[in-house]
Amino acid sequence: MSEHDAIDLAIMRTLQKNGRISNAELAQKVGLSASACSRRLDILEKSGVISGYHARLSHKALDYKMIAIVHISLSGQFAKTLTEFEAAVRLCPNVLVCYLMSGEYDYILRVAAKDLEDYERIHRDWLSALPHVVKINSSFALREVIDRPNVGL
Amino acid sequence: MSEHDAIDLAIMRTLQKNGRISNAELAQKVGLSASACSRRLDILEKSGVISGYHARLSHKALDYKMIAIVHISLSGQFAKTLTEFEAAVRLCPNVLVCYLMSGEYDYILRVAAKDLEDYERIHRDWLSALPHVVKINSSFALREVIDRPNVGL
DNA sequence: CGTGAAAGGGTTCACTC
DNA sequence: GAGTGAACCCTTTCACG
Repeated sequence: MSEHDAIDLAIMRTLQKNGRISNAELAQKVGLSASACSRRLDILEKSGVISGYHARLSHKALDYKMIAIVHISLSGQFAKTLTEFEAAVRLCPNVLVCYLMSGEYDYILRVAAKDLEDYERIHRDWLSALPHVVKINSSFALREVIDRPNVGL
Repeated sequence: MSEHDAIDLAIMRTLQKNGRISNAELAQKVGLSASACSRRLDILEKSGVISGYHARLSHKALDYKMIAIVHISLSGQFAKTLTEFEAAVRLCPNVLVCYLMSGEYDYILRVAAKDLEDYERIHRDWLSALPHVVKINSSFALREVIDRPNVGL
């Protein structure tokens, strides 16, 4: 929609790392006065480039120790089939990510679970119960190497 | 590490949705005085349950319109092989997520690219150049159905 | 875009229960 | 644990350079 100069990028980069920094400190970091910085930030937020701010919770601290990657195939790719599947998958709180994919599988999901027993419950009560599913394939993360909220600028 | 009561959960839930809310407003939402709320938040942050705050940037607004899911296999699973691969993959700014996996493939990556041409460049200059890689399999997201930063509380 | 100023809130103490 | 009050700091907005 618009062009971003070095200062806009610096604002985004800083807020990516620390979303709760005060405007005064942000202004100082990017070399702007507080009022100028506040104006730019307002533009970035209202134009949708910055779409929100979120606390990141530690999955481990909340006892979500397992991450599963789930590949799912549906019985056909009719619009109604996809819409019904997606409406249902949105209701499962353990599904962190869901993409409609090109290629062999139709959907790929990232699912958080507390432990294997918890995952079995999620698989049974949620994933297997999703409409139009014909194939589910789960694999498990042994270690998280990278998990960035955004692309590096 | 510790137990969280209903108020702690309300604080986390609120901050997940709006990471830049003021302490005063947060206190009002969860039914606490400002000072009590600030003290609880301090504990949640210092104990690592809340591990940070991040601005969420719109991939689309920044012209990152493609998301690829990349499965990668290495030549063996020796510790040194994994360490070298992981050190290299961390340097690529387009890699949003990287997990070491159980199962057929060794790693699964989520990669952001501006367009197909950009993805070809990333594939050539970064992914193919990663050490010990013997197999790369890319597929592309047609649509983002869910992308939550955290598990639903 | 920067400055400065003013008004209105927010944060952080020590203190109290 | 929680609430109160006061001092201090931050944010936002304005007119002006």
